[in-house]
Amino acid sequence: MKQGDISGTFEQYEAKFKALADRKRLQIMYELTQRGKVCVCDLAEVMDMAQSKLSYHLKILLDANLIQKETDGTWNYYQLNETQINHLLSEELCCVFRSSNTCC
Amino acid sequence: MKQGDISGTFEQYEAKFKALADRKRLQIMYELTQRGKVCVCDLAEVMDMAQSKLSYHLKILLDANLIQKETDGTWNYYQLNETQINHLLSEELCCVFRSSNTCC
DNA sequence: TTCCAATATCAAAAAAAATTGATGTAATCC
DNA sequence: GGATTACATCAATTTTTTTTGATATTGGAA
Repeated sequence: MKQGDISGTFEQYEAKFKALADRKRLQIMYELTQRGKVCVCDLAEVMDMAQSKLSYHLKILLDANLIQKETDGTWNYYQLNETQINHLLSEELCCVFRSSNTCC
Repeated sequence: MKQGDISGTFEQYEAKFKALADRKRLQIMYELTQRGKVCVCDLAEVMDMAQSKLSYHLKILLDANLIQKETDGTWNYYQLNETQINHLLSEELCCVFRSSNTCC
């Protein structure tokens, strides 16, 4: 990797790790792992979190490309972006954040 | 994994991802990857960073157990904690943060 | 000893991120 | 059409993190 490229790499990963650097967001990820595709209202209930707060955290994960959003009418469904997660995290960690894991 | 355990897991990873969630600290990790064992004064020069600031960031990485410290007289040497990093990050990412990588 | 170099730590200030409650928007139901 | 539901966004506040400059500590050199 060329020196000129590397600092852009740091910025890119900074955003992803920032998104992961919060226990609430990690729990959101975990719930998505367990439940697959979930709408915001269900997630708000599971997380016991105010709706605007949840939206805020979901946006951070979405902007980091760690989760994906799908709209159906009034409902917004979120799910993991497994490809990104697998590229970022170890297989061990994917035991926590990957539903179709083979490592444990 | 039992439900009772999982929230402690989130807190534990939160600390590690927080430590990685900063481009300066990612660059420190990268320099350690490239250089192996480095003393603070060399690192301060490479990073072009004030000494107290560097110490602050090194402490965060150290507390997260992502790097290790070794004292020799007045000098403190830091190096990656490769085991931890390999347990945390994907092999692809270890191309950036692991010197003895086999994946690229 | 005394001085200096290497590093950590501290307190204050600045910057960034999170929380809260309110408001906006769009789709659905009656 | 009007009410309602699901969700995003905004502005103000609070909390957390980072930066900065100063001071403290420790070990080696003169």
